[in-house]
Amino acid sequence: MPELPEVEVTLRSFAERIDGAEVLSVRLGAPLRWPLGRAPRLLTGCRVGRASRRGKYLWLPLTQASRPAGGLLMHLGMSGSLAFNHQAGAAGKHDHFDLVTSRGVLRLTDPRRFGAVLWSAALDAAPAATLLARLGAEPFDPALTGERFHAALKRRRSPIKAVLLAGDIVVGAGNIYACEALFDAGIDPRTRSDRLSRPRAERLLASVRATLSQALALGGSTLRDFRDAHGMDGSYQASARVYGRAGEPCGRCGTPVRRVVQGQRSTFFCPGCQRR
DNA sequence: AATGGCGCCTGAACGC
DNA sequence: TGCGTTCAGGCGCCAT
Repeated sequence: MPELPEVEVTLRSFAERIDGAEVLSVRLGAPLRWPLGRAPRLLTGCRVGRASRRGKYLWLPLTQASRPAGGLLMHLGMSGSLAFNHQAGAAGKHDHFDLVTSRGVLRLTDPRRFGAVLWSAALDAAPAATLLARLGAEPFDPALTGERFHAALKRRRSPIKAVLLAGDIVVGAGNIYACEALFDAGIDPRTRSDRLSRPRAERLLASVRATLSQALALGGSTLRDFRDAHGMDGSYQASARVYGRAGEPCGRCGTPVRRVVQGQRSTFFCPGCQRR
């Protein structure tokens, strides 16, 4: 489910309300991608700080008696979502983690269980640091210039779509937004990364940014069940130009949208508008 | 160092 | 209705 906009929408929907809450208890359901790595009882009595996002990971810092007490690194995987409510009803079969606090219950629901919640002593200590180390630049980081983006693309021979998805140059664009950004930039997803000219690389970076901001403004995409922590749907999916539209005429040129498979993932593009 | 493929897991949609 | 197949928003890990 969640690409950067969905994760950011989720973050914004609960960060302020949970800030300063006291952890009362933790409930674990079925195992997620990794074990929590900390006895749940050691989290009770901790205070939650200001949540943040890095790539598609969320970080929930904790303090114990005003001293840093590590934090929780969370990932929503393919099908995860977070809800923050005053009362969390009885846990369903896909509710795998409850952080019960003085301000409400933060609940991770994830049918496929590719998501994760793990404790780390700090954001810059293992295991959090190890996972975050491989991430590329934040898409809106001004330090990511067109020049740097182009230079990084030059070092890769894989198709540009795969390079965007890998997230080690720029994070945040998953399967939907990588397809949409490439459409916006007029670039064929099969183009070798190192073959993109500087102007086209700059255009692509602008398109990644525009696509992610538009999705953010629309509350993300709700394909199956994405909701923010208030239970709100996103609406971006209705404005997708190519994703999930194989066979439909392109809204710009009328050519039927094509679906190809790259790295075991579906790629959607318009053969008329997108060039190698 | 970069690359492509695998596997983790469940549920929905589809074809027969 | 039942059954098998395919597909799904991610990503760490492995061998090459």
